[in-house]
Amino acid sequence: MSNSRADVLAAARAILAEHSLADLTMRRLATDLGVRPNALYWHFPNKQTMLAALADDILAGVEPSRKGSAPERIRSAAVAMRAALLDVPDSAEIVSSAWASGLSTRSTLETIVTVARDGGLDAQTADGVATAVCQLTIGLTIEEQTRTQMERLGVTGPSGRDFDSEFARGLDVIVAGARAQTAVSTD
Amino acid sequence: MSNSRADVLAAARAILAEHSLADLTMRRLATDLGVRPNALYWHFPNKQTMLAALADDILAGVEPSRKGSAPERIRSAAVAMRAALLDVPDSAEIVSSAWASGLSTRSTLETIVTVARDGGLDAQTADGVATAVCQLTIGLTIEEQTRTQMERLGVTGPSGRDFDSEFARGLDVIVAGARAQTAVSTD
DNA sequence: ACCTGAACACCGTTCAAGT
DNA sequence: ACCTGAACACCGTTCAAGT
Repeated sequence: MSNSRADVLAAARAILAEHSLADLTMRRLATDLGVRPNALYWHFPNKQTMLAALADDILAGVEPSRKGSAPERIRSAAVAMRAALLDVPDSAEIVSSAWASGLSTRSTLETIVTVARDGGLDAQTADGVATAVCQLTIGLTIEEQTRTQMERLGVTGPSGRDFDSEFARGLDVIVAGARAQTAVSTD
Repeated sequence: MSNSRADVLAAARAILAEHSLADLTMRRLATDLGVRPNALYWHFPNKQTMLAALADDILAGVEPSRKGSAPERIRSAAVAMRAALLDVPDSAEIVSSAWASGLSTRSTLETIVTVARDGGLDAQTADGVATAVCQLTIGLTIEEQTRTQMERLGVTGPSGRDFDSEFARGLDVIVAGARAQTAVSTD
């Protein structure tokens, strides 16, 4: 009969899947779980902390690939991060806030740092690659998911933008930069 | 006695400067302007539109530099964008939402596309550079400004992060990528 | 051109108490 | 370990009307 912390996160995902971030209120979440709003505060001290836990949950499956060259592994981590975000509507915005609040991990960032270092990049360049990749992915996916929701609600027509290729082009530049720095350091 | 649209935006900036985005409510804005909350709806159809206008206002001064090599001009546009954001507390988050909503221009993005093309990059690479630069700048500045506010409110101690160098490292990778693509196309 | 009065339908969060 | 009752102090927005 009683709800666990995981139940709360699952109900939050369901609200995002069927509605939107605007509908993800503590009151609505409580109603869907069959409890009063204040019951949620037994699980989380506040909404911000709940959203940070959700952000970690959403990106939990993003792991480094074991095969391919260093640039290919950086690229595949970025693609995996983007896929994880696209899987849950409005999740990019949630991740952005969570990373900013300091209440979530930034484990995907660390994953990419590790991949880049293992590929032979020096520490500073590896940090730069991971930062650029994560911000590109989160930021562009916020734009895409927001458009998707606006179209779903009929408040706007199609944007005419091709987010997949915008992402691919941005990623190409970052990977080219990583490759250039690798070339420099192995010279 | 009566307020213009520009007065509303100026009052919004003042709230950000003295308080935070959380305090930037339509009700507080109205109080500061000496009117009732609903008076603001004469100037803007809703809060989202007001924030989009504010976002454009904040980035209005970011213009391409006329001197230096192509990589230097890309770098200086990125630095100018970051400076404009850092000048207004919590503005990066506002710009992120505004770009996503489609209610603001994305003129800074276009500025960087132009700078990159004029530097000899092909259209696709120029788009990739501009996208990567803008998302890096907005995303990292969201994190920095959020930390600044949390420290200001005493809810957190110092993060120990050096956002200036995180930004510099990310930007270095993107500029190296731009340079690499230039080299390829002029070969 | 710009503002008010009055209202609607919401929010997140707290506190003491219950099982 | 998990939830309720009751309340506090807010939000954005609408509509008709006023000057």
